[in-house]
Amino acid sequence: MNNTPVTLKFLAEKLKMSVSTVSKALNNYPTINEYTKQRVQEMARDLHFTPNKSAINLKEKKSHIIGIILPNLLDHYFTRSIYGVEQFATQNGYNVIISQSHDDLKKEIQSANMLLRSRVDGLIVAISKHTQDFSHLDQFENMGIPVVYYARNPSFNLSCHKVLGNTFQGCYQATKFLIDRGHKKIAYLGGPKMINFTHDRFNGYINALNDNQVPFSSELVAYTDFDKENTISAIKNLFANPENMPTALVAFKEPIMFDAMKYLKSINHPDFDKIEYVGFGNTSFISYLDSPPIASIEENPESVGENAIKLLIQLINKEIDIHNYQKVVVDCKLIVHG
Amino acid sequence: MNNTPVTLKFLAEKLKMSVSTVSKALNNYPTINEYTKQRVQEMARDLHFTPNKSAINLKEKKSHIIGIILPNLLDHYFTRSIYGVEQFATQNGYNVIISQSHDDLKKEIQSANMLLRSRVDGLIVAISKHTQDFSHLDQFENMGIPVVYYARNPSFNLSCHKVLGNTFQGCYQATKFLIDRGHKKIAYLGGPKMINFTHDRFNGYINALNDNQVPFSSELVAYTDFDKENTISAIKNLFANPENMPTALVAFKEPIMFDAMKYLKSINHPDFDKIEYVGFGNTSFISYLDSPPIASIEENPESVGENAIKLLIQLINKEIDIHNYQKVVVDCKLIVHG
DNA sequence: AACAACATTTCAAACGTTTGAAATAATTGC
DNA sequence: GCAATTATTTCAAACGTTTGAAATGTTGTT
Repeated sequence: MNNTPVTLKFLAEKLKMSVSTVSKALNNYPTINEYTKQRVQEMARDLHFTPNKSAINLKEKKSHIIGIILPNLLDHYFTRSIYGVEQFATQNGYNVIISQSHDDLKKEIQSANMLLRSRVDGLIVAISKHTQDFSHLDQFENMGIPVVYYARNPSFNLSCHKVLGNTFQGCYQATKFLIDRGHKKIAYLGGPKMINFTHDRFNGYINALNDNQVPFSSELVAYTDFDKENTISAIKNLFANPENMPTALVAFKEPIMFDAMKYLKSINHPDFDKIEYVGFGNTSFISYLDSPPIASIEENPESVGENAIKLLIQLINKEIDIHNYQKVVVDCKLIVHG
Repeated sequence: MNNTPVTLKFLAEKLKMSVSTVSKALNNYPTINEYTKQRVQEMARDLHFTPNKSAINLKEKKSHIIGIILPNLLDHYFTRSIYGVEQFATQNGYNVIISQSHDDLKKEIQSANMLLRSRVDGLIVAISKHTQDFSHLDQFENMGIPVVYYARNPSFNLSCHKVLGNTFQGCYQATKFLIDRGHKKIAYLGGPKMINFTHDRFNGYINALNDNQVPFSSELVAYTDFDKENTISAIKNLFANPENMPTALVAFKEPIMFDAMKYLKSINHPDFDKIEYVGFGNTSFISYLDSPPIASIEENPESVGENAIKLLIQLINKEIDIHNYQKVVVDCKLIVHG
């Protein structure tokens, strides 16, 4: 209803005092008289004064905004990670702008430019599958805006801050768990080869085998690009040799594991019920499955997000020098079901 | 690396012209000489000039930001709805700030105040379960900032813009579908009674029964507050009377339906396999279930989000008067599985 | 009564942009 | 060659806030 916006100037006129007194009164300056403060604050409340962020941002040369670029909000890993970010950001007076790249480099570049224009105070980014050139993200550091890479490893970009899940350890632990349960033929179903995590996890797998004197067989390793057809042909390969049948499976991701399980069941694989499955993810739906996996690798995305925002805020506050590149690793936890 | 920020002033000094020429050149004013424009734009590119949004926002009295308040990013309904919002917002030059209320009124109020300070140009909100007082949201309209309520019906707030799923129609259609498949004893498992949708869906259910001459029995209706224990006791009630056994079930939400199914299976209910289930949601996970529901009610959250942002932008542009309250209803679609 | 000491308020510039009005420069017609 | 046009550039104020310096007001001391 009000047509004149309630600004400091407006309050000052009403109260017959100067704009600076009003400003200082609202910001609780010690040089302002107590009674004056009271009068100002009361008037501000009554007139629903809301400070204009754009003006403050301009003056302070801060936007109090943190940008997040991530592939996708349909993936629970990312939405869970945001939970950690948002909470800590809000506590520290920051707003969060989330932008989805949909794993498309063009959209990622667009998002980056848009956030740059918004003069975010810092950026948290999970790069798209196709990001190999980082110039759109390097712009930020060139302007002194800190960037924390998280969730996905930007292995092509050597000098940067990273917060990553300890995917090696997660896969090692899962494999070890299956070995301890007596398995000797443990298959590994990996993700797309272009994702670094695929190799890190494979290394966890193979190190666990080696450390526990379980022989490695290349027949027990296959990769999928997440496409269902592709997953099924991978699983066919894993179960191709009757002499070398897996009794357990470690999968890159629970959804592809479910596809694998569904396929094995659909062909009435004789050992379907005896095979033990472990995958990355810890989906809440697991409890509704008739033959649930024996365990899940919980990646603690909230913690990854929380560590990313904590590091970013330290960088913004210059508690850590922007060129003193940090790497934070968040361990996985094996969740045994049942 | 640059310590002096690249501003219009900086460019102007480099080019030995006035700030306004630079500004107008970059904004492609017709009064500016072509050659000048070229020189300015080139210099801007070379020096990586990025206009300062805070300054523009202050001048234009617009933030180019749209706020979204929603309960939760872990619920696929909401993340899917954001997909629709983000895309259209970006196309129209708006950024989106998402804030989660976690279904907590206090957090919702906090979020609202934060977005008000940020001077969002418009607000899209899915209210928390406990929102009955709307003063924190009414502030926006009082300042001339349009608000669109979506996804959750703010029935206590009569004069407002709404975009809602046609939950009545969805439930009617599901019930009708089951009737057409020959069911006479169709149970309805509702959500928390404080949510309006619970009643709308119930009305859809009962209207479908009436319109098709299927007798209604109150024994076949129960409610749950989403808590697992609570769901199980509801389902026990539904299946309590051996004289009046349901042969089909319409559920408020797929997750509670899964809980119900799991329970029935766990007690080895004799008719478990014969019962036909339909719930709201269309979870992708369904395909991994051994006994999947016969159909799902797809609520088209992307479309709900898209309609909300479209309406909001029309309101922002004053193509629709802010007090000419609109109601948009998005139909559900029954997805038959298998 | 004069002045130091302190309390309180106001001034004025700055942040980076936009934009109508005014000023200046270039071109045309005669 | 000079006024009249037209093209182009610059001026100056504004958006709403913050903040150090300057100005003003109030006490207390002698």
